Amino acid sequence: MSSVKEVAKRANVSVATVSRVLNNDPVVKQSTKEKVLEVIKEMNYKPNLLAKNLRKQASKTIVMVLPAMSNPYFAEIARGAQAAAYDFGYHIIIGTMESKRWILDTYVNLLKTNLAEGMIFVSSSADRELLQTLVGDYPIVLCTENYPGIGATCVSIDNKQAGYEATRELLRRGHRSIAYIAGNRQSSSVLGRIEGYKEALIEAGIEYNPELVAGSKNNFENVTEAMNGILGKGFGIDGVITHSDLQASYILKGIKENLIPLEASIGLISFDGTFIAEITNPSITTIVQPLYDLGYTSVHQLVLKLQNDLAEAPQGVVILPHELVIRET
Amino acid sequence: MSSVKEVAKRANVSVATVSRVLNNDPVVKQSTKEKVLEVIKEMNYKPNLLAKNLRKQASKTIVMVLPAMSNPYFAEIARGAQAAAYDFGYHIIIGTMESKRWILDTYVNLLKTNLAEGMIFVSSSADRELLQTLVGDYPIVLCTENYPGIGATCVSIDNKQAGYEATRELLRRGHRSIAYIAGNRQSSSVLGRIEGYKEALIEAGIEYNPELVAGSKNNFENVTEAMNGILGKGFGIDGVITHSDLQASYILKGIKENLIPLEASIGLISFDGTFIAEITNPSITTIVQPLYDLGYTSVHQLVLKLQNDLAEAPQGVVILPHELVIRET
DNA sequence: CTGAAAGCGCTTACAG
DNA sequence: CTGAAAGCGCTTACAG
Repeated sequence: MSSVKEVAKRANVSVATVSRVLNNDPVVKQSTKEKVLEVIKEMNYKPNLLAKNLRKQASKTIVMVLPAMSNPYFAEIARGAQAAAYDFGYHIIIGTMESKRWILDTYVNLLKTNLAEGMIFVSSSADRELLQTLVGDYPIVLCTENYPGIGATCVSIDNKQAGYEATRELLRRGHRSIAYIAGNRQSSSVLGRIEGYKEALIEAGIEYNPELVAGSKNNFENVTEAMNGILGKGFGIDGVITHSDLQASYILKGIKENLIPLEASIGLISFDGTFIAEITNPSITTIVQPLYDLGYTSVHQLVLKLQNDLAEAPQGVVILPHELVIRET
Repeated sequence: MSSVKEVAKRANVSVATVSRVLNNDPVVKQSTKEKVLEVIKEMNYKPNLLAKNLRKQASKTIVMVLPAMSNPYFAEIARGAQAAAYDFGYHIIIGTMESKRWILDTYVNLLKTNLAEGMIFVSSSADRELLQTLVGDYPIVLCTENYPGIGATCVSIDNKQAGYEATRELLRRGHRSIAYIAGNRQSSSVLGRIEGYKEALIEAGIEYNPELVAGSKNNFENVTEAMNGILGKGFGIDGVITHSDLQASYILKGIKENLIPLEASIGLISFDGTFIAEITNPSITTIVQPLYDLGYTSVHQLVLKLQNDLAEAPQGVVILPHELVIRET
């Protein structure tokens, strides 16, 4: 491996000049610049970023933590984030937690050891306590899941409005007894969507019944039990809203395999709008989230924080538009 | 941020001693060690890895490049790779190409600028020319897709055997005219599987007909056209093998929407064994690849290269077992 | 068992 | 417009 030193020697200039050429400093004479660039090319020189990063005290690297990659929902957010990182000149490390807390610590350590400059937590990948210890010291952005009052920027859809629209659609079709398969109960997105669900019901003159709402992990681990738990109460369910496409796909699967006593013709609306809602049979009516944009915008917000003072960085919630897409359920 | 210097001062030792404690050098006296550790804790000191990396000329970082993350196939490989990176003490940067060549160059540059020590290419994320320029200079591992004779380790299943088994299964059921929806034509996995397909046919006394084989992108972009291209030739297709679960799911979708003139009861076997083959209706018979292990083993092989001399590092192909899982198609 | 010193490969005030 | 020199925060022979 060649170094600035060798390039300098070969080009008959100082290392300072080589560095200036490398960094496009307009102060260097055109002819000098050309000579140096020629040598750089000739030696196939690439700067050692390990050195550059130390000297500049910046890694130009950010981290995004996701609960898992198996759900296409997260994959699409990650895709947007990668595009943004590239556009803004940052490296991005995308990590998945796989439900293991120590993995999260690993990624947080990238921040503490100067390997990364900022961090994005997607969905409920971080808990409130962790965030609280981080927000003051490092640039943090939350993606899809807000922790109000914590002082971090959050990028998400308007969950309350989305929950309202999903419920309204089922009501419009004449469904009256609508079950709600939620995700993790405490999360702001779940809370927001249920609020919208409630509002639509009340608007339609239907009493909100908390017994029709059941939690389930965000993935598909116990959807069938959650659904059957509600059905067992005998409320004559004729519509279902789920927190994710994946959950909805497992409800359809459960119905097909006679594990869930419902008709395939049930009114079913899910959240997310991944390709999963397209490939099931029947295909699923879904609230499409702008997943790619959510990832992209999260990175953009983080970069803004990185480039401004932490103090005057943008805060609050950035809301992106969602859309109800009607398919076969 | 505190530094070794400040820790040293506060603990009344030299920076060398602090560094030794940090690196668990057994040579330091127990009492000294304890004192230093106490100060470290007290100051909440974390070493600056930017400095450590430069000094040690090693980033402890590897890169894995995938064609895309939207296919759960790749997500699962990435999951295994992350687990392995953690187990072996490396950071891993997982990048997706999204069909854009310049993204690939970005990741390769991590290698050239010392930010990463080795690289894993999954599927056909790199072409032969690029690999040839890299293999001599950097530790490289290929995952799922081999480039024979290039001198890199490859981790994959036995594609020929898998293609053979898939075909045998359809033949066993009495299907005689089996279409093959392949991926990118040149790739070693496609070639291997088709070889197995051929072999099974010949064994059953059926002539291999290249007209029954059609290419399609690895994802679902033009599955319907590929399938209809074959059907249009009038060979009375009664069985289909696809290169991926995703392709198979789009064939089912095409059948359902009357875009593909086939019965849903067609014999259909795909490759991969992602959850997609489970959530479709009907669920898909599939050759399950050990995706998590493929990712895990690829990282393991790379780490072996990193720890040994490049010269005496393991080479050749590491074969992992696959399994035919029979579902509804 | 410990410390002083050199050095990893860059960048950047400072001086000219 | 260019160069000499300091320094980013570590690690590691070397000497004692």
